[in-house]
Amino acid sequence: MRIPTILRVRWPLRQPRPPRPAGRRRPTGGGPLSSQRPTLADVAAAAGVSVSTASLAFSGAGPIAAATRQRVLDAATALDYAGPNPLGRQLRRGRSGIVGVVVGDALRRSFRDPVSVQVLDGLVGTLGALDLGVLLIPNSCDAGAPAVDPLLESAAMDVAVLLWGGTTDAEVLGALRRRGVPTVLVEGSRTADVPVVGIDDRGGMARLARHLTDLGHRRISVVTLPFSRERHEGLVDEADRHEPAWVITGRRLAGVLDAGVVPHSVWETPASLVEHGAVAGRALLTAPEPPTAILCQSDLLASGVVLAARELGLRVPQDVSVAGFDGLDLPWLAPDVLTSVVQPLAEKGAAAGHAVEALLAGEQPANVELPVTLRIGTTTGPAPA
Amino acid sequence: MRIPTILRVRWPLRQPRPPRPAGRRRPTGGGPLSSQRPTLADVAAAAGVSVSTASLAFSGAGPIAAATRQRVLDAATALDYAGPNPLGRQLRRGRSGIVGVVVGDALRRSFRDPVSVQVLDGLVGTLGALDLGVLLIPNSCDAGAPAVDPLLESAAMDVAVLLWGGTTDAEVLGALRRRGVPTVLVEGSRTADVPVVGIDDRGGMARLARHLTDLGHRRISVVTLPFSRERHEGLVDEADRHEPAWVITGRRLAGVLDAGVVPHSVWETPASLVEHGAVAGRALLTAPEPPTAILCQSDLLASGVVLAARELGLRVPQDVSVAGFDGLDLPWLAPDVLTSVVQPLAEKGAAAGHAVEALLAGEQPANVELPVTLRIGTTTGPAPA
DNA sequence: GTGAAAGCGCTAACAG
DNA sequence: CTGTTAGCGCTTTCAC
Repeated sequence: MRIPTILRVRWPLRQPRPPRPAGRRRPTGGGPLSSQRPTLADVAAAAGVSVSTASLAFSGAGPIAAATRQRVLDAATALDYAGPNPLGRQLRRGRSGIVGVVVGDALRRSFRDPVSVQVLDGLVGTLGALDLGVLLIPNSCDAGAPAVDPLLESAAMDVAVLLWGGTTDAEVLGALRRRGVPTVLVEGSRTADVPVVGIDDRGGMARLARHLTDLGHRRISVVTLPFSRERHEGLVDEADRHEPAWVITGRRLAGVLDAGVVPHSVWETPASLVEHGAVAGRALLTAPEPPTAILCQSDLLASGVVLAARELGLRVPQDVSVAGFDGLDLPWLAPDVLTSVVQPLAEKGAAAGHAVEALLAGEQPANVELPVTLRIGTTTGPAPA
Repeated sequence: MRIPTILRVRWPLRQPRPPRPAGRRRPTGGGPLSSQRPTLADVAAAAGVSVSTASLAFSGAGPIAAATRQRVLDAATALDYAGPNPLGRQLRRGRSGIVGVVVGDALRRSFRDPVSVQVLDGLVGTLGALDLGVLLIPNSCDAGAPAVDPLLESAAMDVAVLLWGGTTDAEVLGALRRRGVPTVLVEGSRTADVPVVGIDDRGGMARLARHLTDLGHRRISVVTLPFSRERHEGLVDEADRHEPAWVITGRRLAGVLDAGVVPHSVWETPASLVEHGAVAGRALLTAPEPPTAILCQSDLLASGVVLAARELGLRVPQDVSVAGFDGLDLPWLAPDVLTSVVQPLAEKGAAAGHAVEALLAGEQPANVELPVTLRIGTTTGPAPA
């Protein structure tokens, strides 16, 4: 008999049952009389089969007569059994089906950046097809952040993906290794002994820089992503330009140098956000000897610079050229299209997903470096005479 | 003796051990000789205490002598034991420590919207403090979407939070109820018998509409969020304006009517994105008899309308007033500030988090309706003569 | 094709 | 304060 929903506990939390009356389970026959949810054993009993057979009926992983299977499924419906308890399954299988995704910054900041979002989207899509769930693990990269997140230490996960690693890799990777959780790094240091998925930052930036020198620019300033957890905002002294703690920042800066460009000035931002780009733009363009071109390490920063330029009454690209990195669609810049290095964001997430798959299969995935392409938009032009 | 890392399997996946040689565990003493990770029993044995004592040493949930505790911890370090296996703990406790967050749309689309991101941020912050992790469950709201996500059916979670429910609530809520997973709805229909966290959409929109009529506007058009999973883009016939499947759309539309405003025209967008707002703006402002004010159901849509107006050479607010809803910071509109209804996004997430907490404590949380405030910016002004 | 048995790794009574 | 005991709910050999 089906017990009317209204009579059952509204939201029965799955809690350990109180010790059973007398060693044995409740007498067979008769549905769940307590507010407890039924188990596979209950269903098996109701269907008159063994637990192992009932298990097969749900997993389909083994030979079972269609009729038996149906009998089990019917019993399940009658008992309001919604399928095997994932906790039992997970313990038995030794796998949680969970991939921990460490987002390298406060969510609020990370997800304001379409770059992270698109990568995450590609990742979730790939993992979803493998029946893997994504557990969000925030990991503040700010200075004075409170060590690693507790989730990292104790949440169930089969694999971890570290997004935008760079400055805090050491602690996070250490915790994961200690736990024996295989890890994929997205855009981290390639020297770590974990598989890394990344793009050709350096080559892309070099091509972009060359594009500007080809246009005759000689006074080129660079607006960078954060150098370190300190997240300074402002000009970077020549002495401090080497070896930013954040890997991407370093690689994209190196690309500029590869093209033979010695930056007119370098401006560090605390985060890849439009407003920080605007601040940078205002500062650089109102300096005594302003640059004729500004090379930004992200599109969001670049669009801030473009807005600042417009605000100052400067024409882009006639008075100043601006270029970014990422290849985002920036509707609010319309009708302008930002000159940028386009990186395949969703593919990056998908590649990370495939690395996860390989790790789960016990393989050691190779590092991946995805290619980037140069997109010449309307925001760069010949250097003003 | 500590076994050098290099000699151990690089990334030992936690897999069910092969059946032990002879009923008993491997002989006590001597570290883990196989590539298997040590268990609490191993640590207990090494420390010369019982498993339960060892458990206490880690959980701290019970009386234990400091010396014993230290001995256990030392043994753990020696064995490279990183703490209790979450899978075992979860099964035993009957709790996973996981909150499933169903994002009511493709991630890519959802997270391009700062609104979702800020709510999620508030939620994650609150749940993190409770030692709960967030499992992302994508739930495409598009027409012809592939039923409910498998994760919803079978992932381990103690509670679920449904973000932006509205059109697909029925299936999702049904699946969750069947599984006995308590659920919190953010911005869903208040008729569901689950706790709902929301804002005063309707009242806020009414105030905004009144602000416009006070300024003398009589031809007011409305740009709306999607009406249904079909996600049309274009004008909505008068006959079709009632009862959108999406609850928020309906409530915000009702607010306009509450203020006594009969929309000059209503334009439906497929998603809350700048580009859709721009499309709407172009269409409405180039129509034969354009509105003097455009009321948008989100700030992203409103900013698209502002951009379209500027593009058409119209001055905002002299030629046309534009208002939004959400109260976002939109740096690219600077120096303009959008007139908008400000909703407390992070608080909304936090409120959802508290509802989760209550549910886990076995309580039935009350519905929450957070207040909104009107922000008069620079994008609305007197109706043109 | 089906059933019996053996745990996965852990925690929480309860007894000492 | 510590040890004993009894499972949480499930999957997976292995016999039959």
